[in-house]
Amino acid sequence: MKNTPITIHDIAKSLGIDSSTVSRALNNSDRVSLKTKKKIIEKANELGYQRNILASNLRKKETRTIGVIVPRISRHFFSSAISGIEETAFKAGYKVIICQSLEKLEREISLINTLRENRVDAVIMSISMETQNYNHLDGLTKENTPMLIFDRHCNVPGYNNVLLDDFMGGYEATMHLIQQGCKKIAHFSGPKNLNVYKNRLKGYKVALEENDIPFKEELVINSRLMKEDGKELAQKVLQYPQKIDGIFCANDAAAISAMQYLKKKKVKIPEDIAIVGFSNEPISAVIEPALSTIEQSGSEMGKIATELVLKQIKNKSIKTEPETIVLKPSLIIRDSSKKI
Amino acid sequence: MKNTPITIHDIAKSLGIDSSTVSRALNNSDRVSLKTKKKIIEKANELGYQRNILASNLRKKETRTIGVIVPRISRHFFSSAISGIEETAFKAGYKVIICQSLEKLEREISLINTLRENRVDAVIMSISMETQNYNHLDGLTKENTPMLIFDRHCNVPGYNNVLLDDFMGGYEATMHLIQQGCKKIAHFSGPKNLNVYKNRLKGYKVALEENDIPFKEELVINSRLMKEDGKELAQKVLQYPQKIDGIFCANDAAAISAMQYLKKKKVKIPEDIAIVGFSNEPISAVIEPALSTIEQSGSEMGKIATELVLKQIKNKSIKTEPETIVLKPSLIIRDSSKKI
DNA sequence: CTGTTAGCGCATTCAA
DNA sequence: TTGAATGCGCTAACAG
Repeated sequence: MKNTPITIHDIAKSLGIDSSTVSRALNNSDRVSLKTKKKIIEKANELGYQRNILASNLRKKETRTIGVIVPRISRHFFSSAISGIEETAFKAGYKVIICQSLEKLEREISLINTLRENRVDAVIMSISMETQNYNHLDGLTKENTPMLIFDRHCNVPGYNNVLLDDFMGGYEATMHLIQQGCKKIAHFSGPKNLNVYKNRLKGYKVALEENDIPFKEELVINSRLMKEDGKELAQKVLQYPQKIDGIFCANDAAAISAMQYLKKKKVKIPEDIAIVGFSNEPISAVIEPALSTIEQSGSEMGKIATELVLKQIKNKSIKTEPETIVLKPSLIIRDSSKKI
Repeated sequence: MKNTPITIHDIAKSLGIDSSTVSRALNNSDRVSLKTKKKIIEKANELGYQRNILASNLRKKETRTIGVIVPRISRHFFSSAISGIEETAFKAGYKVIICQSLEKLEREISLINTLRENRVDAVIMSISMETQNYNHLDGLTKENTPMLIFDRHCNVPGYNNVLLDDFMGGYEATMHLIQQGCKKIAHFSGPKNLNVYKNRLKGYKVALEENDIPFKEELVINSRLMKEDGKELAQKVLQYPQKIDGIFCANDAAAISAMQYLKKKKVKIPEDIAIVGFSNEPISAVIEPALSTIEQSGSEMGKIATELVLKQIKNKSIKTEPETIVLKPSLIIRDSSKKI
């Protein structure tokens, strides 16, 4: 707001009418005669008038803005989600403020408050890895601001969610490998206490059972600390083909560090190991053709999340039950190069 | 703004003082006694007060917001740039509104106006492919809003720019290939009339000359229409190794469509062709390990752009000459697998 | 159909 | 150090 911009009063004055009429005309109200409306719009264009939406928002108590917080914008899954959010919001006449928590709880808290200050009409977020409790979201709840958490699970009920179906994903991933002819399928999993990984593991087990493949504990590699787990994982792979002909990769942190380890040793994950992963993880480091799958999956999730949130904005008067939408995950697949 | 939020008046009333004192206290003015300040802040926390920044902005005529427009958020280079912009802006106490033009001029115009309505303090943008003239930016200029264009060139002087050094990039890319032992280096270029491609070609030529490698017209493949050019390109590659042992890829549109063509024919670009590309193009579709290079390059560009823009916001009173910053491009390299 | 009046929530000038 | 008064630019209720 550097050069004092034109206001509705300027237009009104130069036309010898009242500013409220100008306001009505510019908002295309039908309580202004077509003639004056036309006159006003012409003058507005002539003067290069640009509505001050801050004042308008203040007055109307709505911002038509959705706040979005993701851990990291540059992660392809999230940038695709943002893309989907922005498109859907734009169509509905909403703007989007994008923030990244960089996986820090402290930043997340600060961002939530910024969004509150900005009176966003709704918040869509994927929580940071550091986030364990949800006290910082209380304010939004009190203010009755629609909020939705996507991709990452939160253990507290009461929020809207858009999530991937982990069990189904694990099941289908494993089934795919089995159908490819894999017999010794390793499973890279995450911290044992997290439901995400529990459910993926369940899917893996059920698929094996259904195909009479015995489940072997040692083929499941749980990881939390990236570096060490990656090494273990890499070593198992190096024993191939005695051990492993397929990998269901449900934890990229480990997979990536495994890759780094292998890279140092100048070994690529052999091309005749089939790999399947989830589309919301940065698995592209391991599997090359993952990018478009991730993009599609993220974009879809963003779109659905936004649609849900827009619905809630509309129903703001009506108390609605929190909703959870579970999507069938797209899988990222690298089939074995040798037909097994 | 669903449940009527607390205002400074509520705080004032419940403390039996005036709202202006509350305002001063909350803005940490030294014109309030420490005692009342403390009292006010306590009460504010107690009531869960959240400043209405819309009103504040309206009053102060500044938004501490930077508007960003990119063609497509999900493109890795741009999401990385956004990431860099957001981080730098956040540190300086600025918010960021992100928009995508989806390469459409019409959307770009609409977005520019939305940003103007929102009274952003500055705009950082990368223009859409459809954008040929810059009339839609006039409003910003008139309003004296700092604006910066990054990555994509615009032919009109007068704007701030952050760009890659195309000549240097072309030169270094080609030099790298030559040092790898390549003798027949193809160059995938773009529309002949665009300076970007002219300069990259110049770099290519100079590098060849310096190494006494004759320049051959037929190794330069200009492309505009994606599909057909991709096919031509692919066919040249398929004639390898009679023809080509290295590619300086300066136009991904063509490269990607070439890849699609080759994929249909179940051919990968042979591993013993070395490829070099620019970090601001979606070359990751062609070269696998490009992601981190692109991320770094984008993030750096975003950071530098934002720093420049922040500087300009500060100097708003002082008329400054438009600035152009030219960065040395990072290259994306896939060396030949057979040592030539 | 148009004008008058009031106020959204805050920051700031002027007085006290 | 504090209070009173004003207005940022816009919209909406009410009156005519």
